[in-house]
Amino acid sequence: MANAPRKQSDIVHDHLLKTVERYMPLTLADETALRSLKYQIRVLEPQEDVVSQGERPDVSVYIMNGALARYHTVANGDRQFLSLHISKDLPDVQALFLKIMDHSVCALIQSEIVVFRHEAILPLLTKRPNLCFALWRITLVDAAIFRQAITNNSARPPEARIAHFCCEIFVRSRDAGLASEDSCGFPLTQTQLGQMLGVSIVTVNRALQGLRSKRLLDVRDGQLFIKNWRSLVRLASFDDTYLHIAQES
Amino acid sequence: MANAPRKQSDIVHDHLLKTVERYMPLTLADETALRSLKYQIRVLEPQEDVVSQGERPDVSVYIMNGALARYHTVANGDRQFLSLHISKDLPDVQALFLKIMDHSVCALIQSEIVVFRHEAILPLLTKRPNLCFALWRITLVDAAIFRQAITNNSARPPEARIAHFCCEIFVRSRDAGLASEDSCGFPLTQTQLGQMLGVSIVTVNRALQGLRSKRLLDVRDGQLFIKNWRSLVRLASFDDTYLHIAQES
DNA sequence: CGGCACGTTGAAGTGACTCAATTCGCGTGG
DNA sequence: CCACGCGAATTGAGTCACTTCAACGTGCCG
Repeated sequence: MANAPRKQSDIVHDHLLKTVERYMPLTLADETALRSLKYQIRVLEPQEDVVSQGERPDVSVYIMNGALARYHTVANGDRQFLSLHISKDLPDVQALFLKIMDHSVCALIQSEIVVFRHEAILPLLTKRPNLCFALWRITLVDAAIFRQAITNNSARPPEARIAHFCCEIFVRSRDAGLASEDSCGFPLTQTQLGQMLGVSIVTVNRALQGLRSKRLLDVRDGQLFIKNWRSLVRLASFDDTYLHIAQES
Repeated sequence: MANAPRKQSDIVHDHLLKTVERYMPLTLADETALRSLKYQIRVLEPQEDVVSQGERPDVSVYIMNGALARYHTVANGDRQFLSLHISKDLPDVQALFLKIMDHSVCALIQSEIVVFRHEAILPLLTKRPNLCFALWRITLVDAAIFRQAITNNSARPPEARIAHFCCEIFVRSRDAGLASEDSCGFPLTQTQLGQMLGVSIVTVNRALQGLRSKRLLDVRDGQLFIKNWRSLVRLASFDDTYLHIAQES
């Protein structure tokens, strides 16, 4: 590879392309098309919404750096987090064909995102079916993750529930090239973890202590440390099939 | 309209078209393309799987008549139901781009389904972006329903949870033209309702009695009867936005 | 008539919740 | 430099809703 200087635009598109190709291989023509996409960069402060429940969505975002989460606001004003999105995720394709947001998306920590307008994306998809299929597939994998969340929050006791969630975050981080051998970022407070998994903060705290004392994992300073992957996976009955990660060949 | 006799094939396609157009308007060319789709009809007995976890999906199905459900099989062998699909639903587009099923789909009652092979669908979508978008949108609305299930199963007490689920089924049935003024089909036993909502059968039974005694709803003989929609909606904090049903104009 | 699936009921145990207080780390301002 | 406030994590205690276990009724079908 020549070390030619590249415009920032190229770098953003490089990252985006790599992400999309984690889901489906693209042709050169697809890549060229994707590279023509205009975008805007935004920096989000913690707690800042990207889009809010009730609004009409007109953009999709790519996370350069940081972490976003999707959430419902429930009757008493509390939040129910629905999914966590880390760097290199494209969380918001979900809303591409929806006229009104049924949930909000906010930043959990300071995040740098790339914003694409729907009206810029749609013509590309019309012309390039393969690109269309790739983005579609991203939303289908998201849906598989939603399904797993239903099962996790409905059928597993707190400790296994947290363990399962941590397994998912670790595997997804690794797939995105964001994890070390045995650790990855973990941008949730215990309170938020409770709002994600449908348990009280007290239960989260005690379950985490249980997992710590069993030497399965540790969470501190915004990092998740895996101590015993094998046992963790067993406790959580974690099976990464639902993440539909392409096999290395 | 002339009352000309029509082939069965036309009737199946008529229904399918109507369903797709509930999600997005189609052009005449799209309709023609969709009508060219070859299919097979299958009758499923209760409990019979259409596709099973671990298999490679190669078909999508349209429900002519009956009810299917998506489920995970969890560690102890129990089922966690993920979503319920009624007549006129196209539940299985979810798997169109997935190489392996992360869940199973079974019939809850005897059902008549139409089966389309993926290899027959994909060429159409390549040629007709608009049709592609329509099917994509179906999967996005499914995803919105999954999200709501996360919140429902994680953040609402049993009675409200059941109420919310019933509200959804009623509104979806009505949108599909399957409901009367105040009732619709309800193809779940109490046991299955528990497996759907993540509560024990005893709790389901007592919560249903509570809803009955408050004259909000009644469930019997596979039918759901709405007694007091207004109060039911309030108890469930039900807001149908997430179903993304097109507004009548 | 017997078997079976589904619904219903009672009773007991417990795990998760709420309430409440304490600790810790950190940044701010007196 | 220390007092203070704040968010987050931690701990203890009491309550109660949901679970499990178990029994029984009911309707349907072979």
